[in-house]
Amino acid sequence: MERILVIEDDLKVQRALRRLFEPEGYTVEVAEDGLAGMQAFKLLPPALVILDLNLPKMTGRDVCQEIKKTASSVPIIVLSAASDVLDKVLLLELGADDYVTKPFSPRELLARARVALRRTVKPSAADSFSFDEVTINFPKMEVVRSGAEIQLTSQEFRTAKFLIENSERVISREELLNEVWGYQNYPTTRTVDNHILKLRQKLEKDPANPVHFRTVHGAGYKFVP
Amino acid sequence: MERILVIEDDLKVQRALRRLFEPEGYTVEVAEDGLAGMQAFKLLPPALVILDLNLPKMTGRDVCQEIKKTASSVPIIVLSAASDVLDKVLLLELGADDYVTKPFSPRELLARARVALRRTVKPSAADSFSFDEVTINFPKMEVVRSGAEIQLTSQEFRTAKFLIENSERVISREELLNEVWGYQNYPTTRTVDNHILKLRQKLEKDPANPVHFRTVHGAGYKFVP
DNA sequence: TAAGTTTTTGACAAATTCTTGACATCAGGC
DNA sequence: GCCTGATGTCAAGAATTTGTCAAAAACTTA
Repeated sequence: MERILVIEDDLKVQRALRRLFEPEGYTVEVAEDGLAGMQAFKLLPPALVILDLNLPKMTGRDVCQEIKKTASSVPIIVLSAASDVLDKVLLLELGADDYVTKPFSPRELLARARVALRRTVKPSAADSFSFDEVTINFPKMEVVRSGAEIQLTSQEFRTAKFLIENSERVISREELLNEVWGYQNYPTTRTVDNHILKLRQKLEKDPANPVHFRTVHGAGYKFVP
Repeated sequence: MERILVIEDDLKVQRALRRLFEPEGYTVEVAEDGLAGMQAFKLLPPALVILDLNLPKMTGRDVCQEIKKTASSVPIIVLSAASDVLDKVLLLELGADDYVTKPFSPRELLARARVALRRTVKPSAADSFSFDEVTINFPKMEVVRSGAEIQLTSQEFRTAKFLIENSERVISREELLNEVWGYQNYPTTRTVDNHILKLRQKLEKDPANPVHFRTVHGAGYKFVP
């Protein structure tokens, strides 16, 4: 079960967040001030941090910075009383992932939390991933199929990794280009097709009838374990 | 659908921004220079402006100031080359809401755009939706009916999604064409009928007597859960 | 620089989906 | 109840999307 750490001293808001997230299946932990928040975070990093800006003992800004130093991948959503432009820019620079001003709409916060959680990837749980006779080791960037090593190029590897990290979800070519290729060189969407083709040839039992790297006609591709 | 106005003369960046925002459901309009940008803005103010600082005909700084004079509520994100000497505070005083230096990470820009658009919050959507024996999973683009998977084409899927997101409300064929099909390709209203037909055949218990995908004679269709 | 590798592009065929128009049927106004 | 326009339904053709290959371009490495 995914844990959410709420760093917030206002009791009312604490309760509201509990009521919002617990029915959705999240475990909510609450810290009353910045110091306690950092301690709780270090003890066992949660999947998401919801952070109030005005805190006793340690300001939200410091907590944000500190957390991003420790484990940069954990997303942070900042709560603040007033929309202050300078704060917004600073916070995003400090590493906050999103920003919500109080009073917030519960549905909006929930939606933002989902987005933030979806962005974080979970290969931290396992260094490698297997399907059929194929085993992919992410840190080693190695792929073994039926005992023999298979060579993937770096782009193929990144493509496979992103699809696997987002298993089951339909990914458009555009999203793949954004996430795997990045901004500087922006090729055609056909490039994606070709990489999928290569992945199928190298990893699927029957490349002509792919089971794992599936096409969703008119939408994109999705990986099914 | 929310519209984003991009004022930017670099073709590469234009394409990148298009591919970044369009999959997220935004409509992207591009203006090549400052003057054209201001004209486009006045014609129909968008939900967000992404503004390059170095522009032909009218500098980004002037555009920024001008826009804020016209409609101060529309957020502006400024793009600037890394080499530019940039006084953040000055820029923010001119009315910009946020700034990003090139080359930017797509993810970061998207996150900042979301923050900027916060004021016009879209209703948050759940991952899945059920009625009768039918369950629709949106990110997976999967439909299961009585335990068996049902294949929807991408257009059918988008149509169903839009109707469900607007449950109970009567949607005209024109609105469906605008929202689901988009501006560029504009088929006959009969096309909508055909897609509704397919949805009924695939999702209704008795397609001849639809309970959920209802016709509102003379007005359009509406989804009833 | 040159050889080798990887990435990107474009062409074409194949697969799938979308659109259209014809005709049947239905709802609502008179 | 009849008439008119709106909707249901079907299937053929149009259009789009994807698979696949090979060559060009870009990048690496020696």
